[in-house]
Amino acid sequence: MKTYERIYKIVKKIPKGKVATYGQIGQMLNLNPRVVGWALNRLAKYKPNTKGQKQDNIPWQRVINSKGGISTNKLMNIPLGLQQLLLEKEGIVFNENKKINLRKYLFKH
DNA sequence: ATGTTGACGCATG
DNA sequence: CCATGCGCCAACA
Repeated sequence: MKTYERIYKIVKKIPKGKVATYGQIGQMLNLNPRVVGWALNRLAKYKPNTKGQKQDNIPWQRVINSKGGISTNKLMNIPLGLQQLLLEKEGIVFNENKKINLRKYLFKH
């Protein structure tokens, strides 16, 4: 099983209304956080997907950085503000600095 | 086989 | 608070 598949598997377990950080997921799988970011980036980049593996229904928006902020806003792939919008639709509240309260929303496994 | 690329995180100034 | 710097490592080309 590819590493990115193991990452997707964990991401799918994050409940609606909760989030996980790249570092947190990395810790669960004993991977560098960058690899987690790489795997999610892969979703947007290789959308049609190599090998017909199922990579739909992956709630990528529920993964944020360790400061409680959004890391996708400078990417060409993803529309500006999309991730925050998706999270807000799940009931997550952002403060005036575009950060969320990790104490409140962090997914504990 | 080899070089490059990040949706990171932490330390430091 | 902001800005760099760099270690990290799977996948890709």
